[in-house]
Amino acid sequence: MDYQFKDIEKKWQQFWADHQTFKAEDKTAKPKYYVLDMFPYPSGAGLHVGHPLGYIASDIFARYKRLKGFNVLHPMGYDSFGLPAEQYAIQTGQHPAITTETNIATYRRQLDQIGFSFDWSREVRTSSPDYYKWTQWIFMQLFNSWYNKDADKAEAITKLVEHFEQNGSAGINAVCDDEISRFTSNEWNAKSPNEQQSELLKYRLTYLRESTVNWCPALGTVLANDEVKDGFSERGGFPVEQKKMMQWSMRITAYADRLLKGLDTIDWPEPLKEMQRNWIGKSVGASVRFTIEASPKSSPKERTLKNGEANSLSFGEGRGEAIEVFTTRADTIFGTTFLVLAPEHELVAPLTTPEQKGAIDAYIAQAKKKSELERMADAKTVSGAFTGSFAINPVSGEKVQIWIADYVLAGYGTGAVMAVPSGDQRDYLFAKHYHLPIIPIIDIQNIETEADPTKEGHYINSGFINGLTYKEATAAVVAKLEEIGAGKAKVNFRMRDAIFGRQRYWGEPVPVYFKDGLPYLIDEKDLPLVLPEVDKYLPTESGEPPLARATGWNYNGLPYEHSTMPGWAGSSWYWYRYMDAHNDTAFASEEAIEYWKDVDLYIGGSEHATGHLLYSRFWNKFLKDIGKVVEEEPFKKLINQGMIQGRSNFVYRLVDELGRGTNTFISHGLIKGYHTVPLHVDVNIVDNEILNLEKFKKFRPDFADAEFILENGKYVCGVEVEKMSKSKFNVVNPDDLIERYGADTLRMYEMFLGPLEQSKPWNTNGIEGVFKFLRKFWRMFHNDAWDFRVSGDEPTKAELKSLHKIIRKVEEDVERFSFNTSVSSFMIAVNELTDLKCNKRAILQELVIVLSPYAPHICEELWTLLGNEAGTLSYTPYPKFNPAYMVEDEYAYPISINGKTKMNLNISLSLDPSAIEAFVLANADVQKYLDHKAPKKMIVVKGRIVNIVL
RNA sequence: GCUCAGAUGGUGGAACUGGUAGACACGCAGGACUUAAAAUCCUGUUCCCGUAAACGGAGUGCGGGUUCGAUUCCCGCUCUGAGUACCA
Repeated sequence: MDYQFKDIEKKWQQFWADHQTFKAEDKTAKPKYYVLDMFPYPSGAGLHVGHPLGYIASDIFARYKRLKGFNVLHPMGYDSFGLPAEQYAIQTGQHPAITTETNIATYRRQLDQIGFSFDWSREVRTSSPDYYKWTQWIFMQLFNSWYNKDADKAEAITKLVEHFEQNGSAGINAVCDDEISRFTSNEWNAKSPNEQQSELLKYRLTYLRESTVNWCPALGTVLANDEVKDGFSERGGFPVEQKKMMQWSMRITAYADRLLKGLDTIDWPEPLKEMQRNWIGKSVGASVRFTIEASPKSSPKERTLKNGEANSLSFGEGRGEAIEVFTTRADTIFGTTFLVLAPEHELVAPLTTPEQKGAIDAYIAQAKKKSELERMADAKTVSGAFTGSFAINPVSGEKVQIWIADYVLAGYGTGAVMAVPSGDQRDYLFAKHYHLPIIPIIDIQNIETEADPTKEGHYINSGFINGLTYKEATAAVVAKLEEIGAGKAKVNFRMRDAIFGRQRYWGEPVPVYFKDGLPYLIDEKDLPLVLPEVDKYLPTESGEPPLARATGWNYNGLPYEHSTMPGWAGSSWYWYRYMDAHNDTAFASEEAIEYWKDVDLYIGGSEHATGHLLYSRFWNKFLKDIGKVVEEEPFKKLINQGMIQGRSNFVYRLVDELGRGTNTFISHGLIKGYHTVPLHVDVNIVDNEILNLEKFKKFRPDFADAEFILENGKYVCGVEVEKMSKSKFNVVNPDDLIERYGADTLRMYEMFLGPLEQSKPWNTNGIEGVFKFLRKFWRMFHNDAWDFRVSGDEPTKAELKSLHKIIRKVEEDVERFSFNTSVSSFMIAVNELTDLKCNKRAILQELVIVLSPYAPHICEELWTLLGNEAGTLSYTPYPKFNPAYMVEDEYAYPISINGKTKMNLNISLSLDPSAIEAFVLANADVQKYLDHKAPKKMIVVKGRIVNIVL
């Protein structure tokens, strides 16, 4: 039979499903290997050809590992809570669960036809109550925990309560809110339960607090920082504004240092680690308190610190008014010539003198009007206003002006900076613009035209640190600040606590009810707290989230939390559920976690760098702290597959004098000299940039009578690389390719396209080559009449060499995730063996095993035709490479003169360098090049090259 | 601006530790088979000089360097892509 890929693929997909071929064992003597893909959000559009790229790579790896004798866990599931299904529900009234169900069915059908070796018995869906029961359970554990800095781990809140009862707040070193109170054990015990609860909330790892959030009015919800791009929502592109709201937050900042340190222990792409490092944004410096000189007119109330300011000082207490700044260059403190506050800083109003009030109010009003985008675009223009007040430099005693300017961000550090114009370019420009003093503080500093942030040289104009070096000065200043109580060494993080509530319907309900305005967990036995039915998926008239619409939805008469969890909740632990997907007494059993431990290989896109991948590491560390999992890091090795971009084709429509489009289309090579407009044309009716004219006429009704100006009888289309999207007519659907070429061809072609990690535009042009390869491979097992025919003869040396070459090559390539090069090598092997007319079982049977991870269907079929027991190929041992077959006794040495290769000479590999040298020099052709001159030098590298230097 | 990644034929890409640059494929050109088409097979295909071949020259973004030898290592630059941004 000819290569009937449709029958073969259908047959084997059915076989694998029927026999649960890829079901992973939980108890086996084999070593475990966990290969994980980032599970998809099942969108209505289905898969395009870019989606399966990573899945194919991981599937090849998983299948390869099975051949190598590992017990492989290779699961798949759906991250099925999310905005699109809900938006669709708002528009149509269809329950998101139904939309989700339909989309999952589409995904499953598409995935199944690609022939993945997923263990579907472990499928998870984040929107299923059996699953989100455990997401809620983890939320409860976080609520019941606090972060003990002394132990550097999360501990039970009951332990904290015990401490309070016995010792009060003394001796507690926690990551907590800024405004905590100090109390003795007696004071604690005298507190009402409500007072105790509200105090504890300041310590819990998930907590409720009024905070400034990214509010997206169009979506009616808050968004996390990583869901906002340049002031617009990542999904939908709607404007986002800042708003104060009571919100659930996750105290991820408690783990900032561990998240940073852990990066050094995992095998992830360096750019990805770098992104996480930047996101965490650790800066080491000092916090410095500048006292305010003139007593302001109105006394500011007790200073409140910024959101997420986890461990700041509270110098203001009982010491008079002060402005606290954060600096990474405490050494430059003598160069401070003014202070700058963010316009939103709470001390701005009390500091503003009556004379300056007009200017300050005008500036604040103007700054408020600026959108995030304008403010960024405006980055180069200097603007600000003087408050009229002064502050005292704590080490120099110098009196400096206090200004406000929007180059200081309210959300970072303390929202105030000490301006050192000699060392900081922004301060420099500001000082120049407003004619403020600039004092050089380092002897080698050059501040003629710009600030010089050097750390070299010795200090001048700097009091007690004059003459010191950078290192000495920093230490001396920090020591002095601590001595006089005006500051201390401090580490600042850019990362904020993660907002954990969404005012949406289609997410996990938060397992919390309210009593006297305080949140309490529901009883664990009442989990899962199932999403209630609502009449509409919109906020209520009073602006409450959709869950407020649910009638009779309460906890023993007390109201539930109406926010739901954000999209990343369910994906922050899902890899553990696969280990034990049907457990209803734990998120996964201890034994399962002890056996599978962590993910050995995780493949997915780098777009999750600062979202999913960071939150997952955070939850994992927390689960480790409370003893529920065994590894500090969840994903040992991670590979980013590159993005598949779209490749759009264009036709060029001729435009008449009036600027109207005509019905004439000009081939790309001829458009110069004509007035044309480019139009996207469906890439599926273009083959190697040649437009199929008949299909084009049917593409759109108004093209039916299109006319063409052709080049060489063909219409050549233009090409551009863009995002793959329906509106650009550049979406290539895997279903169509599978229909034409089969899944094995698609799998191999996706790998053949280029290195996995590289982004590249999709181009179907080369797929024929892979298809031809598979047919050629099939033909090796058949005679001219398409009868299956293999010979039992002993293989020749050449045949064995080809085979063992590919055995070794695929091993090396798969281990370093270089799948594209193995596809080439398969082609070379099949070309060689075809040339040798090899149809020997001894060779072909091994070759089938080696190819099977890439093209599993055809290999299973041939394996069965070869007379092996059906369906067992997946667990057959990978052939053993035998170097003996690779041994050559001769090698064609390239002979180069001055590094330029001139010829090849066959020389026995047993000769040593001096013998080779003699042999080469004796050669007549070599002598011709030498032209009777003696070579200056000869380099002989055995088994590699001979170079003659003239 | 900063950080990271990258730049090789008409195209996708290969060359893993410095050792024959362009493997493998696409495309293109020519040919075989065929009434024809499809399928299949064969030959050629980096560029320049040259009638083809032989021979010769240039060549891995640009300019230098190290080396017997550089796509690979070092220095400087250009461009492309990604991330990030008044982060004090």
